[in-house]
Amino acid sequence: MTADFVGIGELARRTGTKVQTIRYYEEIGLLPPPARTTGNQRRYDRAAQQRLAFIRHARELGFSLDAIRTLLDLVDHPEQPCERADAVARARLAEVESRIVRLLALREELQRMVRECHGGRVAQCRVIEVLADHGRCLYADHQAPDRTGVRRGGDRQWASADGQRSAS
Amino acid sequence: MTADFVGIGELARRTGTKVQTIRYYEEIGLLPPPARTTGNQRRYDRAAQQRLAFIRHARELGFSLDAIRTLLDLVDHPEQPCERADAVARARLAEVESRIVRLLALREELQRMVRECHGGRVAQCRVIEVLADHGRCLYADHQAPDRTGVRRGGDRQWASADGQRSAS
DNA sequence: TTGCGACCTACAGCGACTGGAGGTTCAAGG
DNA sequence: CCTTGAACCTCCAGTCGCTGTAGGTCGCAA
Repeated sequence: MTADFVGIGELARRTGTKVQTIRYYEEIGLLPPPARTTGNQRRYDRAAQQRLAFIRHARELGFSLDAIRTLLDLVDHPEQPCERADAVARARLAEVESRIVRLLALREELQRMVRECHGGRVAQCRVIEVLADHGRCLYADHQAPDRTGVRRGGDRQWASADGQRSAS
Repeated sequence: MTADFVGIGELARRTGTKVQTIRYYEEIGLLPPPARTTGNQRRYDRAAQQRLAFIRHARELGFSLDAIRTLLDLVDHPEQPCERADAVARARLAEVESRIVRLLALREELQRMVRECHGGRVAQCRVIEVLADHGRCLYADHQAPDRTGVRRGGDRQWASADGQRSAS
């Protein structure tokens, strides 16, 4: 039987959150300030545990803390219509879909880079050439706004003058 | 005919970078310090323009600045074998592939949320229920390490006590 | 009572920028 | 030649979502 009032460490273990993260959520108002022992240590009840589980789950699904704040407001006022929760989820879905499209194109590009590198010198390395030249890129999502003055040859004469820059 | 020595603003426009970002890249040593006018303003040559284009392209493909630093070192020393560039690209590819897998699962989850929200009250909203309960989640990547003491019903009694928390 | 791990607050730092304040320079028009 | 205003300069603070550290306190078992 697990106790219902637990310390922050136990809560962290149960929800897979770091202790500092829990305190951080409290600080920014996502978690209400919990009860304290006489020695000023936090004690969390089951409601807090479930609220934190909600937050972690939403975070893992990629919701921003701001979106989660909106969602938690809705949780706290369950008589409203759920359009806002729906809107938050839909926005997130759109975001995820566009990321998937971008990542698929990116994967193509990287696969091509790796496929074409035949283990020679850097001077012939396609990885670097592809990165150097927008024109060879399959990934259409990031066209340079103005390509004027940018040659599309395989030259890499634009490395820094001495070839020895090691600003660290 | 575009001039070959341009100010930072023109460079920004040509590469789709913000002016501050260019200065930041210089500060952290990704771009070498450019020539200056007598009045201390930066003037960039074509090499700098191409180097910045390389950086931006790599960033858009999701490389970290650290990975880009490695790549630029290779660009500056083209006599080495290209194994390191290849390794950077391969690592990135693996990363992208795992992100795609995660995002596809996540999309499923969000689509299900949205599909099941029938525009009622928040009290019946599936978006919130799914977020509240790990057990209903298809997205296997984030199993809670310990579900003891977490009921799996549709109850949402764990909202904060007063229902009025508006810490902002 | 002692010991030690869990806890407390406060603050600094990460990556990769972005924005603003407050001052200087450049280039075009009059 | 002088004025104007956009572009530039440096320095610094803030963003997001944490994470880590320092230096001190508490809880609990032996």
